[in-house]
This record gives sequence, structure tokens and C-alpha cells, in this order.
Amino acid sequence: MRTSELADRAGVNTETLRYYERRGLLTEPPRTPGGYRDYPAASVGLLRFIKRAQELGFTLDEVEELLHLDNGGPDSCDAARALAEHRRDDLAARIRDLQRMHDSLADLVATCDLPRADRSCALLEAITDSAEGIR
Amino acid sequence: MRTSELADRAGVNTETLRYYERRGLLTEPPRTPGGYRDYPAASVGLLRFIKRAQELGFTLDEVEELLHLDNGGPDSCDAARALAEHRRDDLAARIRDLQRMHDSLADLVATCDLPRADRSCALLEAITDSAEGIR
DNA sequence: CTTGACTCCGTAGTTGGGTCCGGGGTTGAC
DNA sequence: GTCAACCCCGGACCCAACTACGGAGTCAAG
Repeated sequence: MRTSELADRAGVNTETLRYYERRGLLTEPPRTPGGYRDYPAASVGLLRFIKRAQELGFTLDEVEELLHLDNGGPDSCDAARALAEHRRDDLAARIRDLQRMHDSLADLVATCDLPRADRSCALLEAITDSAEGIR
Repeated sequence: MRTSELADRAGVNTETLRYYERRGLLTEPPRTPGGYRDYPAASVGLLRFIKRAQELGFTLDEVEELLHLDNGGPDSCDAARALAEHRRDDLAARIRDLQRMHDSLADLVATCDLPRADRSCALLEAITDSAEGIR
């Protein structure tokens, strides 16, 4: 399969394929007599694996590690699990942070409904005050 | 307070202060007769607010917007409120996205405890399978 | 008055993950 | 046999958010 067909099927830019090849995520495919890349059908699944892992928050370095693990034994499974648990915990921590920020922002917005002096904005004042209060 | 003192207190590089100034996040502080920047004490709190917001996933553009809610940006409290509400909703959406990623990853990790063939990794297979499932 | 730490400035480099450019070669349909 | 569509390649460029460089000025201590 040629470059653009693979790119289309996997939903990526053709340049991305060359980029992944440069990075070592994709091994160099065989070439046609004319010099065109000729990808095996399995490449589609590989690319989808990469994209899926990225959606889950893995960096390309981590994806590469995962791919490398794919050929190992039970040790590799443990390593993959550790990687996944790390990403999972990262995400959980990040969600907690964002939730806190969301809640404070929601609180700030709520101050808009408080009575206030004619020319002052309770929301703006509250943001200023909360900036002061940051440890 | 001079550049390095502010940088130390806020836990940033001195170059970062110049960078923020160029970006308009920090207004140009007054200068000493020798031409050195002389920051007001309030800058420490401002920088900490910026850093905290960044840790929570706000881009510097967003931080700038938040800060502009305070001084002179949109004059109307209603506009400020709309901006804050927009950020709040953005945040809620981002949390939902991350939660989805987190849950998928947690599900994947759970597959590690499933019985599996000797030399296969349920996690890696599961990522592959969920990649197949993308349209 | 010298030394060394600090500051100034413009500019360039870094990282991650691509994306685009432009000059050329290859294919396949008409 | 010619044309468009495709592909090749190295290298430049993009974004965000810094971080580093390096030559020159400032300042306080000794």
C-alpha cells in the first residue's frame, strides 16, 4: 500500500508517516522499483495503535517504549502495566487540579450575583483577592 | 525588588520575567537610575498566580485573558462575567476529556488481571483492539 | 580601582509533534 | 506522448513556553 493510502486509512498526514519513520516508530517499508514506499497491510493497525495511545495521553517516546515491549515476555507486560498506571495516575492528578480550578472559577462567577457597589465588579475583585491568597 | 530576587521568590528563571514582559503579561516595571528593573512587591503574587494557573493547564494566552479581566480590559462587569463563564465551561469540557482518557486507561490496566496466554500481554492487545475499534 | 556578581539587550536555540516547501522522478489514463 | 496526480527528499517552518548566549553596563566590597 502506498503512502497516501496508508495515511488516509490511518487518518494521518503523509508527512507524519515520514516523521514516524525518522523517529523510528515505523520501520522503513520495502520500496517499489520506482522507489515508492510499499507498506504492509499491518501498518494500518500499527498506526491506529499509535494514535490510540496518544489519545490516552502517551507521548511518542512512551509509545515507542510500548511498541518495543510488545515483543517481550511477561516482564514486558509488567513494564507496560507500570507505564499505563503511571499515565493513569498522572491523569487522575491533573483532573483533580482542574476540578479545583473549575470550582473556584464557578465560585467567582457566582459572586456576580452578589449585591455590589455601583462602580465595582465583585468578580474582578474576587480574582484579585484570590491571586493574593495563592501560596 | 530586582529581577533575580523576584525570580527567586516566584520560582522562575530571570529570563522568564523578560519573556513575560515581552508578551505583555507583566507590565514594564520602573527602572533604577542605572537602568535596572525595580519590581513592586505585588509582582510576586502575580507571578505565583500565573504559575499556578499554568500548572492547572491554562495557556499563557488564557492567563493573560484572566489578568485582563482585572485591569482595564473589558470595562463591563457583564463582559468579565461572560469571559469567566467561558473559561469555566472550557475547563469543564477539558475535565470531561481527561476523565474519558483516564477511564479508558483504567479499564486497560484492569485487563492486566485477566487470565491470559503465557506469552501475551492483555494490556497491549487491548490497546490494539481498541484501536481497531476506531471506525 | 579592580573584581566579581548582577543586570541589560537582542537574538538564537530547545522540545514535541508535526507540517510545509520546492525541485525533481514515477505512474497511469487518455 | 503528454498531463495530472502521486511520490521522493532534505530541510525549513510552526506552536508554546521557555532558556541560553554573549557582549556591554552597573554596583558594592575590598
